[in-house]
Amino acid sequence: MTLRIRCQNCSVRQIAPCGALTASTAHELARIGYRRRVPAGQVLYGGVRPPQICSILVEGVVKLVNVNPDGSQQIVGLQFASDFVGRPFGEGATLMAEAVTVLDVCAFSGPAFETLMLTHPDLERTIFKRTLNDLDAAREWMFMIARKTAGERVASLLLLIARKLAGGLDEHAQKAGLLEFNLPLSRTEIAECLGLRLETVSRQFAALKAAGVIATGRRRGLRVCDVQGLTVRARGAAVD
Amino acid sequence: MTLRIRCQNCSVRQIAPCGALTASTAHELARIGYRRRVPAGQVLYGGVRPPQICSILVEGVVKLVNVNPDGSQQIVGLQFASDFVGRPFGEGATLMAEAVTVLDVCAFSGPAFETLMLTHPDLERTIFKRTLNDLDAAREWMFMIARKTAGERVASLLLLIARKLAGGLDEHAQKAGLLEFNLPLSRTEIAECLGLRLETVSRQFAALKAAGVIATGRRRGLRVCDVQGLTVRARGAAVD
DNA sequence: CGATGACTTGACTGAGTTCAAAAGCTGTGG
DNA sequence: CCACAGCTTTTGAACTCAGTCAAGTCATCG
Repeated sequence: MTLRIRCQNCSVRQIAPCGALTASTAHELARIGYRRRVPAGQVLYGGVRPPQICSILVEGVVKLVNVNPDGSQQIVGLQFASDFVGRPFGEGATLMAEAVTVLDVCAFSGPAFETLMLTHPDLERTIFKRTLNDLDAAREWMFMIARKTAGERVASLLLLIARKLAGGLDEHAQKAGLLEFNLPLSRTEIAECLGLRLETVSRQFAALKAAGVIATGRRRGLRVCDVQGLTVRARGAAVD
Repeated sequence: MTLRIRCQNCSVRQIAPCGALTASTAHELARIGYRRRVPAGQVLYGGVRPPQICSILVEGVVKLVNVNPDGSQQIVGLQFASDFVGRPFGEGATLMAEAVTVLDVCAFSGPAFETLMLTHPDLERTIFKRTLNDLDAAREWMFMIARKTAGERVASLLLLIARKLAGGLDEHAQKAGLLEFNLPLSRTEIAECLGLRLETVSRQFAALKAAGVIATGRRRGLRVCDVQGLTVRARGAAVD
């Protein structure tokens, strides 16, 4: 189930937090964690589970969810391969992190991770910077939800997922057909991301298909046929 | 214009970041900054101004704004007395921080502040924790914008501002009439916070007044007459 | 006093929700 | 292989909340 962390041939080492550490810190970090496979739907942290867990995502997608008293959910963030998933010092945290797909993670106990940060400033600095970027991303996202139309929101989310899953939208990736991938999220989850209803999301997908911007396939398969078109639709309204 | 920082009788020392520092770090910090008065409307950081500034807010309200190519704005965060305002390591930051009211701040040059964090881990840790809290707050806010009705949003924002300005909603504060204060934000700014139009905000104010929950006065004066009622309206829909 | 800007109010419109039903998938078991 | 159950997704029609446009009122200040 759990294995020792072996960094030598890790697929995300260069871009994950570990890549920014000194060799000795990286070694210490590898010593206190384990490589695990996590089934889809499992809660990584939050909810009623007190012992906090910090993870570095090697493969898969995680959603950060705000669950309400009335049962409705709001997805307030998505994490992809190489992202750090956790809430250090998270006594009063109200969020929940849940695996959307099967995951590969390097998992660390929260307290152990926090202790290591105390003695290894480069680790703390790295996670700190990631947190600042997450904060920027959250605010960017917030703006999107507040001000864009349903169509713009769906296009924006597809673009974001495509960028993360297909490794950037450069010319080569496009030509190599990398813009064909399986959507990790259900319609309901997409709606929960965007502050919409699933019917609305479905209608927007239909519109994008009708416009020839995307095509859908089996098992949530998605092909972005017209990146330019999707980008324009994500940006929204009148951009002269 | 600028004065040396004198912490002895600082009104926010206990709750501001400085209160969590060792005496020596606090002293170092005081040495590299200046106490300033900032007029309403001035931009603290962001926009075209390259030399980043970090501040600790002693008095006043700051808004974090996302400005769009098309000119529309979205307020993605508010900062109050004792909050830290700044974006360390903020090369690509797209945000702007602007004084909503007249401010009293302790201001530090970004680079100097970053350097001090390198040599004083307690400072870095403190700001790190604040950032984590800001991230939680941003996500909470995001949820609010995504899922609540106009009425619920306005009530939520009023409650948030009342809590910050009137120092918590405890029984004593209520009885002492502390729930009477001047709204720092214009209708337009409130709308920009909530992803609404100013007309909608105005109508919601009218509804709250009609229900006897709030009363408005001169110069953006606001009295919360029924905290309970406001709380219920902020929570939203059917909570059995 | 009139002028400027902030706020309020009204009538109409439309994007997105809601409710309802139908159509597609996926997997199981005969 | 088909039939079925349990899903997710699509589509339709009616409704509603907030946006839009347009006056009108209220403050503040020279």
